[in-house]
Amino acid sequence: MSSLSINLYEYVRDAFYSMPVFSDSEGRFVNGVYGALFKLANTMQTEVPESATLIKNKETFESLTPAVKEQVLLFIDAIKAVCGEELSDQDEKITFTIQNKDNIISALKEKMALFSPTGKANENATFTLMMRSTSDLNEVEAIFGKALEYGKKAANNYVAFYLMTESTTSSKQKNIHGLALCFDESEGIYIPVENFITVDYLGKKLSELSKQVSLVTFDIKESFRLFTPNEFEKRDYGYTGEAEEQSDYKNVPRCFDTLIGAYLVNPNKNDYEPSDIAKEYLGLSLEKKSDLFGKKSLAEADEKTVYEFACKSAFVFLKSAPLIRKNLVKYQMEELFYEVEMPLSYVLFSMEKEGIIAKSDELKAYGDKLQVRITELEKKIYDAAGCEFNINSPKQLGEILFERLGLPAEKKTKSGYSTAADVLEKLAPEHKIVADILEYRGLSKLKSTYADGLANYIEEDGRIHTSFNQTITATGRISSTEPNLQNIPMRTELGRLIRKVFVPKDGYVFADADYSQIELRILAHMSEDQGLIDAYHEGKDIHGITASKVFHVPFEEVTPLQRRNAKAVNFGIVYGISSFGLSQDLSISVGEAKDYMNKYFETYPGVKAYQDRVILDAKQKGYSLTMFGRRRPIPELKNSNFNIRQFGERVAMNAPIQGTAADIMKIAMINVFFRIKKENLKSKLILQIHDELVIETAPDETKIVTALLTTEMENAAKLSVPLVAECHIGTDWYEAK
DNA sequence: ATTGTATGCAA
DNA sequence: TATTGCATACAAT
Repeated sequence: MSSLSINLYEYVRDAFYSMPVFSDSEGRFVNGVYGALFKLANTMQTEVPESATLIKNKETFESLTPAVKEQVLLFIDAIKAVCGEELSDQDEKITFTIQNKDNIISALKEKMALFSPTGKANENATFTLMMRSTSDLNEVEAIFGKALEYGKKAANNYVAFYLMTESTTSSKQKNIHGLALCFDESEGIYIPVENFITVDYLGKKLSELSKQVSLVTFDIKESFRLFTPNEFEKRDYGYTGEAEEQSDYKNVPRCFDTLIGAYLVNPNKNDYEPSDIAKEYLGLSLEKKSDLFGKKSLAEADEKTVYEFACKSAFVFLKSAPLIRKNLVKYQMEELFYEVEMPLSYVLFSMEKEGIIAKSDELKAYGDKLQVRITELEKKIYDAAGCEFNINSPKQLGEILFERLGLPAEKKTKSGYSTAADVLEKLAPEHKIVADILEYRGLSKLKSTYADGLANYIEEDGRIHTSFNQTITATGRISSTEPNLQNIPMRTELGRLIRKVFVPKDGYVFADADYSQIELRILAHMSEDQGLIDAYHEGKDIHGITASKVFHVPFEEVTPLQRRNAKAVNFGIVYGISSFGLSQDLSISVGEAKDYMNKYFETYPGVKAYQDRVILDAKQKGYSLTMFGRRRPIPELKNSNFNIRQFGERVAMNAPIQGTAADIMKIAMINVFFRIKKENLKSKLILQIHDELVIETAPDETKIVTALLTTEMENAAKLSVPLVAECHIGTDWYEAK
């Protein structure tokens, strides 16, 4: 008779400190649990005990850090799940008998997999799924019939599909190779596009299904090319905060995107590929599409490999959707998911499809104009340097400036001298070459990224179709790629001219509306600071009012410098200010910056209280929340590194504000889009730039669109301060903004 | 070819 | 040593 005796708390603690730190999707550290389970499984394998005792010492428990305490509890839960009825949990100890050692060890290993950083423990898990491919029309019809029968029985009887696509060499649009369906957990069916099975046919079948069935997929924005789901087809109303009958996702079939769901559950991750979802939610290892096919076209690839991959993917969506949804319910994010993110996905699809005209000849002319000056500057710079070199290379430039010309260096980067703009600006009085380099930099940025860069994205229809990504940012904002139309120059006149190449179609105009200081208004609302709220009700220039209050001067006597400083502090507050950061921004000393901040907090004490409150709250809960329930875990707050914890605090201050602004804009977009649809307007929503919306407006609709846009933006949320949007009309983006 | 670094554009 | 992003060029691998 051998018995295993373990000091429970030390056991987990030692495991925690004996290996690198890693955390799970919810930001909890789990290396302690993982290590403890690992040790236990190993011990059992070598020692063959017949029973085990885990001793609880209260004093030891109290001495643990919260993160380790949390892991102790997770560990106990895991052991309980493994041992079931053979375990007894008492005040001072946990005991269990070991009947079948092998069973327990394999159960421990399964638990370990849940906390594993690599998923390695899962490598033996396999798909138990029948998979086949068919292009027989009668059979395909029968399969869609069965899917319908199954799916319409209940709103949570999901039917999953996976669109097998591949990039084409010519256009941005992907080729559709086929569709995998999975609704019976034991079988997946792949339907390649061929003969009678056309893309249109598949779209029609999906469209029919969506009327009675909850469809599940991944990255649904791509699927909107094939079909418009029933819930958007005739929709003529905007966001509904309350579960009205028409928006009751609990009882009517709705599409579910596992990508968007997984993002909402944890927006901090970098990858949400099907393989990541398979691993995280199901403990299954699914190949990555790129690993499986690489550069091979699907036509060249092995047929079985293709349909098995597609079927497995659909299976993963089918099985993970209820788990993802359970998390959304747990976090009270179901409404955000169904009423904001899913409809938004459709809005974004429409915006991408519409695109925006960019005049390629004007872009070319603009680039040529820049090139003339760039060439001049190159000559001057080479002359001053005494040799030719690559000005775009920080390495070469650093050598020229700090070695050849002997300018005073601030060694700043990993690989050598910093030649960043703020460094060069300080150097400008030292040598005339510096100003030319700065000008060169500015111009070559405009030429390469904007003049030449944008021209490459103009498609056959003369328009640029950006991609709006809904699952990138940790705060809930949207991002734009290929090209990024959210960072078109604005601040300098020369850069701003680029906006003249963006024009509406013949006879149309742009209506461009942006929120006035939405983040600061949200801060006023969320902090409930009476001074800030009153300032906004006065309706005057907020930075001026702030300057007046902070510097104790009448509003009319605020100097431009005072206003500029107040504005910088206002911005800093939104970002989660540090005195160093503010001092950098204003080029003042840290002491002066601290002084400004103290004065600001005296003026708006509610803001300080709010910041302390959200930091404490995030530390306790481990995450931050927006007004609409968007969640961002902040594991940085528990990091042992001071700087990382400080970063966590700034994130805790910023995320609720930036995230709420994102929520409100998303609601506004849905409301604007479906109002346009309801009123049968020809005008189209085409761009979003965080706090700005652009509508390509039909000539006879200018008035109604302006009103609609402003109204919907201003009424997207009710705050304790007015939400103001300003709308401008123009015949190009330069003029409209 | 792919990846990391430095830089700079926007809200 | 201020929040969130993306594109570019260079240069190392």
